Amino acid sequence: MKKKLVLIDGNSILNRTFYALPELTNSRGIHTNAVYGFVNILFKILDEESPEYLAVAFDVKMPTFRHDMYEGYKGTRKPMPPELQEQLPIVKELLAAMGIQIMEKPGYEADDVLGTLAKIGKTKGFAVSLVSGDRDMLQLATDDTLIRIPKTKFGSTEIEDYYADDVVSKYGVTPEELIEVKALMGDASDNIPGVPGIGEKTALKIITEFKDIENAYAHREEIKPARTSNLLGDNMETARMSRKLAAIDTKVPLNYDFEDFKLKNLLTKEAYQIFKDLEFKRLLSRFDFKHADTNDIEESFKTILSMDEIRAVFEQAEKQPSAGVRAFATGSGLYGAAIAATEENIYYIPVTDENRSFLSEMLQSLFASGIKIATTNLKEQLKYLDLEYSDNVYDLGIGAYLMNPLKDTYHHDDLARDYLEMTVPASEGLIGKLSPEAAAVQKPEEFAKYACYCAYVSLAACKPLLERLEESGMLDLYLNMEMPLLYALHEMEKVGIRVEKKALEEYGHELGVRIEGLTKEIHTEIGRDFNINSPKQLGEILFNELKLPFAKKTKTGYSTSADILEKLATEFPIVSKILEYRQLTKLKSTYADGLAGYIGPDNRIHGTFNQTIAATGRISSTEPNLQNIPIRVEMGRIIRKVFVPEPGYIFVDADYSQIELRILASLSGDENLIRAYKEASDIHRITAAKVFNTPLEEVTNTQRNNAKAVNFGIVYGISSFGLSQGLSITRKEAAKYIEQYFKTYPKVKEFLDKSVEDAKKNGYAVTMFGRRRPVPELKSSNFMQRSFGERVAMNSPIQGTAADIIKIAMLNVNRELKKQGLKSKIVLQVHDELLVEAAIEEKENVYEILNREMTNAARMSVPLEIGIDEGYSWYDAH
DNA sequence: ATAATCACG
DNA sequence: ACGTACGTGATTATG
Repeated sequence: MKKKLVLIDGNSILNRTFYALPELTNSRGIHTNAVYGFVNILFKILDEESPEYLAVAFDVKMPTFRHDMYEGYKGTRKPMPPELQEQLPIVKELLAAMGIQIMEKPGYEADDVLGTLAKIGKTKGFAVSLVSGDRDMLQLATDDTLIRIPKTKFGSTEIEDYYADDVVSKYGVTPEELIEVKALMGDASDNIPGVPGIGEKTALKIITEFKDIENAYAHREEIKPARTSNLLGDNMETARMSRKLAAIDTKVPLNYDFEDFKLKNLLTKEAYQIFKDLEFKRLLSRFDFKHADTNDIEESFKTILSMDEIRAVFEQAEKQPSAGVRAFATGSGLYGAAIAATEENIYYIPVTDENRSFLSEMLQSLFASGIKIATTNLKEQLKYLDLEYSDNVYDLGIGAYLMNPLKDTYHHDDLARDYLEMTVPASEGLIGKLSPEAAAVQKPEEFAKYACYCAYVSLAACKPLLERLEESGMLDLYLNMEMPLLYALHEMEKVGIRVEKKALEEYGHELGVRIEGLTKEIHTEIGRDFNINSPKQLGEILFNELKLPFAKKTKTGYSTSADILEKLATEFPIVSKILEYRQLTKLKSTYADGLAGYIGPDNRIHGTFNQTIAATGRISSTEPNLQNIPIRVEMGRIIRKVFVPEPGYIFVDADYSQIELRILASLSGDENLIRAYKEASDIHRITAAKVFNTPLEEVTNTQRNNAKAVNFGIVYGISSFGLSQGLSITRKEAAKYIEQYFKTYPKVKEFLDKSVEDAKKNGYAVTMFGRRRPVPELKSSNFMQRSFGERVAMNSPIQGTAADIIKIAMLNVNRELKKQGLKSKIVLQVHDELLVEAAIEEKENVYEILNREMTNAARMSVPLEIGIDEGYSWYDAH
């Protein structure tokens, strides 16, 4: 059996995967797609061939990308984009870490080095395979030298294999003859001219018949048609030169010791570190030494059953000396509990009907005992564990969110990866997509393991996470804002909001009748039935059949979005009907029918408030989303009439007045904007007066609206294009408005510029309270992405600070409600609004508390003002 | 699963 | 020259 030698063409594989895979970056903004593709191919080959020897060749000099020469660059080979260039050293570093030999020979391209080595390897008795993305390599195929060409499509990698025979059957010529073919057809990407006018088809025909170009030249009279014959006759010198260029040099002077190609342990700690840095989550599981770790961990998992044992475990947990942190974890219901008393003693307790209440009592007393508890999904667990807020309890998911709010999930495996440099089985791998409830029954062992891993990770990751929060200056935010808020959100979810089910159903019915009418009218007018909900069908009809103007295309067809249809609505009544249809179906499906499904037996909707979703620090709302209930148009707004307080209660609703602009004034320190807020009640009007240089009393509604749009634009991270879109004016006019605005409020511009600059420097934007939001887009070489990053850098401190402030307000309002022993409760938070279900007799207290706590939530150089109202429905209270 | 659309701040 | 406003979530159609 011959020893296997695999030789890889580094540059060509990186090139292929770079263009084949979608853009991919790690959280630091480093592009990683080509590395990822390379590593996948490398592993695939290692898995398939298990070679003993392997080496990777790179070109020493590649054309470099320079902005100033980009346009004028005349070469036919594409310059390497910086997103790829930055990945090159990473791959080399990774290979070095894996102990894989890198070959670079100045003056020679990688394929020459590979060709030479393949030849030498063959004489030394190796079974050689050459891996490249470049089909030119096929000329090196022999009976026992395999050419492997990976194809990356849709994430999976297929490899095409060629021995000499395979080349013949695919192309009809031998590998050597491929050189002759290329001499004739040329190759633009390699700057090989070939014979002008002869392409692949003709070249293959000629070489199949005459074997090589010299022989073809000698018999050129036999070549038909005459045109081709003449082409060859006239360009033989170019063909000869092309042949030289096309042939891979297999005589490069090299003196590598093949023993250096011998593979050792690839999965080293160093390689692991690089993988982790690149955030190649899936690939980390390959590392054996980490598996060994998990085996060790699993040895400390024990299942206990009897009450006595349970009692003993809790006693052990409570008595641990200063080590401090215990952890417990369950799924989203008390189906099983895992407790890590120490890293070596992790207990799983299956929950039965007999021990359920006993167990929750033990857990509650453990939480209340004052020892430190680390866990995840605490808000979920509060649903079945009655816990008061305690500053000894840490939810690690919340902390990890603060460290990087851009992640999708903060599960135990994510925490292990990010704070323990460890790969542990994810819940999907253990219990699949089963709910915890189902898993506890159907896969009890896996569920136990899952729970134990959660407990282990919580215990082990707590300290490193707290340290990282401390280093980042976010510990205070974590301990005193986010952790207490978790309880506040849980309480809101638990309280829920009352909904008049009957009235909601009637509303839905009413909508249904009107939708039916509109559907008929629209279908009659068009002359046939079609699905008005299908943007595809609708677009076809409007812009292809009716030939309406303003057609704008999206990826898949015509855009039928409201802003386009609105331009047509006055001129074409059918469009206006379609818009109305859209509005009503939206209201019916999402709100009338949608909300009805969430009303519980207590006539209340208990939505979920998510604390770890929004990049800026805002809270989000799901199942249902109670933060996007219609208000802007009356037909939708009336849905708020079905949101009502309990008898004996009334809604008191308070919302901040232009909180984001006030934050902008305060953070920027712009005297004019600050003064404007101190003096005037109508900030948009005063801004209009200043920007348009008009006396305050003479400001027109249009001017005020324009100024308002500019104010909005500033908060969103202004751009003249965006503003022009929002105001339907030209970009030039928009730019003028912005310029005037910045002249009026010069420090606002300074502030926005500094926000971008700081975010570029630090890699993240930061709020008044130290909350961070990474902005990796700022590093992108893509204009669009980078611009996006700049807008994000301007917006995040503003939106994020507003989020911080209302969070503080919520905590303080809750604290006061509790302190005064009131029954009134916050039921909703809508970014700048708090809705309180107030006992009627407590109304005055609630007003006072909301007023005081909301306006005093932060020290600012402009006052925080609120609007406050009351009513027996949300409609009336806001 | 993804794109388009539209509801809110 | 590039081609967008910032942050969310639910529904529907469609590949």
